[in-house]
Formats: sequence, structure tokens, C-alpha cells
Amino acid sequence: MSVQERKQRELAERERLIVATARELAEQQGWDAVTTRRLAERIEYSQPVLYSHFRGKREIIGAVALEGATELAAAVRAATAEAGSPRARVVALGRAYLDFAAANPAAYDALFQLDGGLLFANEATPEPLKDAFAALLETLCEVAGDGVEPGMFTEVFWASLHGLATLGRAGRLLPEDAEPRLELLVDRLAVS
Amino acid sequence: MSVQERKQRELAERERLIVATARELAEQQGWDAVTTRRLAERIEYSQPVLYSHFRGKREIIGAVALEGATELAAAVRAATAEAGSPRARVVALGRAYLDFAAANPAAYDALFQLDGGLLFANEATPEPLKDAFAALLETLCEVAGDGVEPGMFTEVFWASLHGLATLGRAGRLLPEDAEPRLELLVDRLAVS
DNA sequence: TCGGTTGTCTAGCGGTGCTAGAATCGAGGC
DNA sequence: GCCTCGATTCTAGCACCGCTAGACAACCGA
Repeated sequence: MSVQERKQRELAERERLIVATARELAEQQGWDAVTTRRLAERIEYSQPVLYSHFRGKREIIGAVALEGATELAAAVRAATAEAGSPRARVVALGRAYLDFAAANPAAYDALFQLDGGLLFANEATPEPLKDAFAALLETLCEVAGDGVEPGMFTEVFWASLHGLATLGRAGRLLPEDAEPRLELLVDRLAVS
Repeated sequence: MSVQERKQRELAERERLIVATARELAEQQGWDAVTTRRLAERIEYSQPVLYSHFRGKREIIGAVALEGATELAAAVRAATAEAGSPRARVVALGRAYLDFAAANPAAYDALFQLDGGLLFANEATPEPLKDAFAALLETLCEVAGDGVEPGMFTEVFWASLHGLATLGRAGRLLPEDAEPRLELLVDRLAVS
């Protein structure tokens, strides 16, 4: 069995290498630069090897997305844990979210802009995605306000952050107002 | 001169045909299906003809985006004109915006998701884009609240709508809560 | 009717995601 | 230690992409 175990380990290792390399390449040069040929060359295997791990490019994007979701959830939880008041927690959450999107555009795009073949708002949603939403919900349910369903409030707050993140990064918002935009959003949306 | 005039008219007509066909195809089958070959076939010309009107596919997307921006601005203005109170105007604005995004996904994507080579938040921004933002600003400046810069408030409100539109359409939000989400957003963000 | 310009097409470039079938490698039996 | 055979990896190629050079045809003005 030891031989098979070693092979399995090597296979898993190579799969991690593929995902990490795809993400690295995407962060460096954008997802357009992530072609199966370039990716194969970087991992020093031939193209078809990719297809023994993933059904296609879409699944590779999906794998990067799941990795990103895990990191996003961790970043949000770390930021909110340090803050004192509910309002400070929400500001920290928003800042952590926007910082993550700005610092990891490729991972963020894999999650929310590109088609990684992932399901959302559904029982078949992968665990990391549900957990990322849960990380938002944990802090935001404190400030949803009376009579407002926390899940729905979280969707609205999340959508607002998503809009700020994507429009901001695409150069469609004035860069210098990033901070006041977040403050305004928190002050108006959160009930404390 | 009449011959040249006729030729110019025909050229302009064909350009409109290209843009309309590209948009139609994108609305029917998504932007992925809009290839230069298919587009050329639909307008019953050969591929290179497209390149005598536009520098490339990106510029065609940009043309659809400008068309969409004009329609979006008109839709928002028509909806807000009918409403009585400031709050009702903002709700109407939000609904018109989200309805436009849902009913014209290809045009909306050309505007805000794809790279149409257009500039934003800049003096070189094309007129239709500035006007669409202005259409939002006209209604939203009423409810920005004291001491809040209307332009910045509009950016935040717009980003929130954009987030709801994109995440909603991608199936990342619960469909049945679309209306309460808009109501919540307006009640919290708008000061009346 | 002809000459020349203008416009359009055919054909092809290098690239994409993906795959069939050949070739190679390595584990296990003798 | 060799040899067989199955698993693994590669080479080569598919159909398609955006885009363009150069051949060709059509039309306008003389």
C-alpha cells in the first residue's frame, strides 16, 4: 500500500502546485494570461496533465476561488476579533473585505467575477463559500436592526461591499474617497 | 457630393447594424457567443468589415456599453419622474436600475463587467456614461443627508445597486428577497 | 468605355481550450 | 536482474478565437 500512498501524496501535491501556480500567474498578469499552455509550462508538465486533475480551466478557477474564500473568511474573522464596539467591528469587517479584494484581485475575481462553476445560496454550495458568508453574518447580525432578517441584511451589506470593491478596482469610483465611502456605508446601514 | 453622402449614410447604417447585432447576440446567448466570425455571418459581411468600423472586439463592446448607458439613464429618469416623494423616487430609481440590469444583462455587462475600453470617473469619460451617473445624482442628491457630498453618496448608492445587480444575477443571492433588499437599502442609505 | 480608387473578400497567422492515441516509465512477478 | 504489463505522460492535432495582409471586384469620375 505504501507505493499507492506515495503516489496519492504526489498527486495531491501536484494538484496544490497547479492551483497555486494558476493563482500566482493570475495575480501577476491577470486571468487572461492564465492559459493551459502557460500553466503547464510553469508546473513543468505537459498540458494534458492538468486535465487529469481538473475537468477544465473552469475547475481550476473554482479551486482558486475556494482557496480565496477560506482566506477571505479568515481575514474577516481576524479583523473583527480585534475590534471593541459593534460599530468598530463592522468597519473592520468592511475594511478587511475591501483590502482582501484589492490585495488579491485574482482570487476575488475567481470567487465572484469569473465562472468557476460554483454554486451559491444553495444547499450544494461548497463549505468554504458558506463559511465566508457565515463570517460576515457573525458580525453583521449584531447590527441588522430590529425586525430585519440577519441573512437578508448580510446579503445587502455584502452586495454593497462587493459593488465598492469591483467598481473601485475597475477605476469607476474616485480613488481618494474610498475611506469616506466605507464610513458612510457603515454609518447608514448598520444599526447600533 | 450626393454619392459620398449616400456612402456615409450606408456606412453609419452598417455600424448601427453591427452594434445592434452584437447586442442581440449577446442578449440571446451571452457575450462568449459573440465572436467576430459569428457576428460577421449575422450581418452578412465578412469578418474584416468589422475592423473597418471598430478597432477590435473591445470597441464593439464599448459601443454596446454606450448604448446601454443612454438607455439606463433614460429608464432611471422616467422612473423617478413619476414618483411623488423623495423616498418613492429613490425606490423607483433603485427598481429601475435593477430591472434594467436584469432585463439587459448583455448591455449591463458591457457597461460594467467587461472591458469595453471606456474610461470612468475621469474628464475623458464619454458623455453617455457621465450622463448616466448624472441621472442617479439628480435624484440621490436630495437624500444624501447633511454634510455628505452628493457625488460620494451617489457612488456608494450606485455601488450597492451594482452589487445587488451582479450578485443577484449570478445566483449568489436568494432570489425571493430581491424586493426587501431594495427596500432595506433605500430605508437605511437615504436620508429623508 | 476606361482608369483608378475604394471597398470587400479569401486565406492565413499565432493563439485558445481540450483530447486521442502513441510512447514511456515503473511496479510486481518470475 | 530481467521482463511484462498497466498506469502515466507526452506529442500532435482538433476546432475555434481575434485579427490582418494581400488579392480581387465593384464602382465613381472622366
